[in-house]
Amino acid sequence: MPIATDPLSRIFFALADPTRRAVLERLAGGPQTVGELAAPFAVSRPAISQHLGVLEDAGLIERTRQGQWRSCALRPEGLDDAEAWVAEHRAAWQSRFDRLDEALADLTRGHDASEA
Amino acid sequence: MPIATDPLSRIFFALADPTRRAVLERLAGGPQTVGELAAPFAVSRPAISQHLGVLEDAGLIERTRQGQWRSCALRPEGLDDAEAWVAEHRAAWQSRFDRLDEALADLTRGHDASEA
DNA sequence: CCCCTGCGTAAGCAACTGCTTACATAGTGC
DNA sequence: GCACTATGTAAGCAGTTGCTTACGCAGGGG
Repeated sequence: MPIATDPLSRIFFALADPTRRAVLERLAGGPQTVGELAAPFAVSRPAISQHLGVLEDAGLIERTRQGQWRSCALRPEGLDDAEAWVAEHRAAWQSRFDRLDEALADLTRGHDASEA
Repeated sequence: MPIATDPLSRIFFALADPTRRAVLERLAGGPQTVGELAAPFAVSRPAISQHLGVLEDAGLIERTRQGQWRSCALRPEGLDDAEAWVAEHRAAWQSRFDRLDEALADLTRGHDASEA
């Protein structure tokens, strides 16, 4: 991905990494500091910090100073665009296939299914 | 992304590109050949072929031989995992703010096993 | 048979990712 | 002020992406 300028691309790109999704799932339990967040992962803190940068850039989380620590919290509406795109297209694809099924049913009623 | 072995990562990665999403949206109108698919894009046909490879690897499309041409068609269930993940987490994130009040109330009352 | 079309694939290249280790910066407490 | 903690940032490296051009292979038609 040559630097995604498109918000939707940034969101999907942020989600296309198991570590980043795991971070989001941990954050679903409540805000955490970067250190708490990084602890269970096998990678270094700077690596997590960079992942958080990607997630923040995608609008999926927010980082706010809290004294010496930095609290990371989910931004639920950050997922709205992604859900809208996926839901819309999945529904469209499926309805198309429903129509296709009907068309095929019509065709098979007219044609005979005598293939091998 | 160091070669995503995780299906969900492959799906999100495939969606994290405007060209690939545009291909999917074109395919929503019905199956097309690779040449038809590549025509409206500014990139070369091999580039589209590679994008199709990514989409196929993610399980989002299917390519089938049809004589001299290759028909590309959507695989609607390919989007199921992505929609499930996004919908589940978006709902969880949002309901979290609602449940937070109840959880706090429960805690202050003491743990009450009043769930079904 | 030969040639043309449609498409995938290999090679090569610039750009990006993701990780690491250093270092810089901000806040806390003595 | 000084040290310590928590975190972001820079530099460097291996691996991947995405594009290109060139080529290979299958199918259709003379």
